[in-house]
Amino acid sequence: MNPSLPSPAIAEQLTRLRKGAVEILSEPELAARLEQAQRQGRRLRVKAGFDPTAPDLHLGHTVLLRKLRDFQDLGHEVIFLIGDFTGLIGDPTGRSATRPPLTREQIAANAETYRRQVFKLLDPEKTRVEFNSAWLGKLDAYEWVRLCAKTTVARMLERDFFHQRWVKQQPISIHEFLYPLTQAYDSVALQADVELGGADQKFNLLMGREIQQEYGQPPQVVLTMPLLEGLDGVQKMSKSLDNYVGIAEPAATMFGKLMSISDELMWRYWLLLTSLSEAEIAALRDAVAQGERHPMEVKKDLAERIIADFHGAEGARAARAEFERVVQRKEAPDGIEPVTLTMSSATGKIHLSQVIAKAGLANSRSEAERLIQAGAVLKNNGTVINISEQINFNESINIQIGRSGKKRIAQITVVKK
RNA sequence: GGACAGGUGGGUGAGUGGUUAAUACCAACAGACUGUAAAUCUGUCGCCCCUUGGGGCUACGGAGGUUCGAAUCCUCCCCUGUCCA
Repeated sequence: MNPSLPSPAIAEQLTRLRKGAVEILSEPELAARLEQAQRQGRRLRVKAGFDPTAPDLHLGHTVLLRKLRDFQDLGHEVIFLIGDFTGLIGDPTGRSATRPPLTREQIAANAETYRRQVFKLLDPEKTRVEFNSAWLGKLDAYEWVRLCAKTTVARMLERDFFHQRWVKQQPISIHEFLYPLTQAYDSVALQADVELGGADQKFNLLMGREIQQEYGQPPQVVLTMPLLEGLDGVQKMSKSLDNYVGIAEPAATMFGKLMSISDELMWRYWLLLTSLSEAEIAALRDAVAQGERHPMEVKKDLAERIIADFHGAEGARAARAEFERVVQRKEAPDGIEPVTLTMSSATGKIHLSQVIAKAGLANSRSEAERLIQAGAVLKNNGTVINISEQINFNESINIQIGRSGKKRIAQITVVKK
């Protein structure tokens, strides 16, 4: 028996850890660490960093969290690192507005939000939350310079993100070079065995390996996960692109969003957002290809499964039932909050476009008028409303925006001011 | 410190005195089609007021100015990049 080969148990662990990953640098090193941990009865320290400015997590973030959970299930310790250091400084990079520094209170509040959301997937018993200001804030100027001396500008410019801006003659601030270094230093401070990150983080993660060695530590194993495509199936999931599913969103909303993804994208989600093994997913895919299963049904299973992680099995089942009833059978949803608006008018009547805007069903009256003219607005019994239609005071009306696709529905009564 | 180039609507990017609420593309929204898919086709895409056809206001880095009229010309300022020191 060759001692350099992973033992069967380790091989099994690797299969699980490899699922969905883009890269493991390097896999033999990971195998060695797993084996060593097993032998010494020690938990590996698995680090992942998170931005303190955006505490609202979406499914894209959960790809990484799930992988962290895999490590926990294998007995290891996760270090959930909140990168508050840069947040405390404020980031003048990019965008139009300079980001103002966050206060300690804001960061604490964001951290709390994280905690609430993150422990739906992570095991609190095996998670340590850390803030990098704890050690970065204590570095003095000498140590900073020493840290900077451990890498070069050319090395920094290798990073695609910097390289492109360099070539396109776009601004790069000096402090941006500090981010990879601080992130690397975090690994030193934590003596990380493994660091996880998105594929876009590869450079920073590798920097961690180099800097750790400079400080006399064994280099961490790097594991990158893909950036999850958003609902559009092309760009990465992000809040600013509005192609995301937030994990704190109501189950019904999540269900609707998940059902709108393409059939092709669905397989990515199966891979990255569920605990099914690659073999199981392949079997499912086969069944669809053979026509044994309808893709829509498989997609509903997917949505229900994902949602169960955040709303429980019962909540997910209810969301599915609601979807089937409201969307597929086009029955009225329950729980429409009746809205009462207070408005004034000289004539005693109000144009519906005005009501729609006021009720928040459209962003402005102009937009409401456009929607009406597009034939997208229905009233009570499902008839299309007309641009000149008005409503009387104290009259109640049902307004539905959108016929196929997403709908916005409200029951409105207007009261005279 | 000097020379040059540039800053336009959510994004890219035309326009260089009036026909420009501003070409085009992307995104977004709506309609048709559907499995609330995807793809495709069509329409819309600053705000407000009267309403199925109009009216007003605000907008092209910022502030002034020239003009009947400016995103377009002039002055000053701010920001970004390139080259020189």
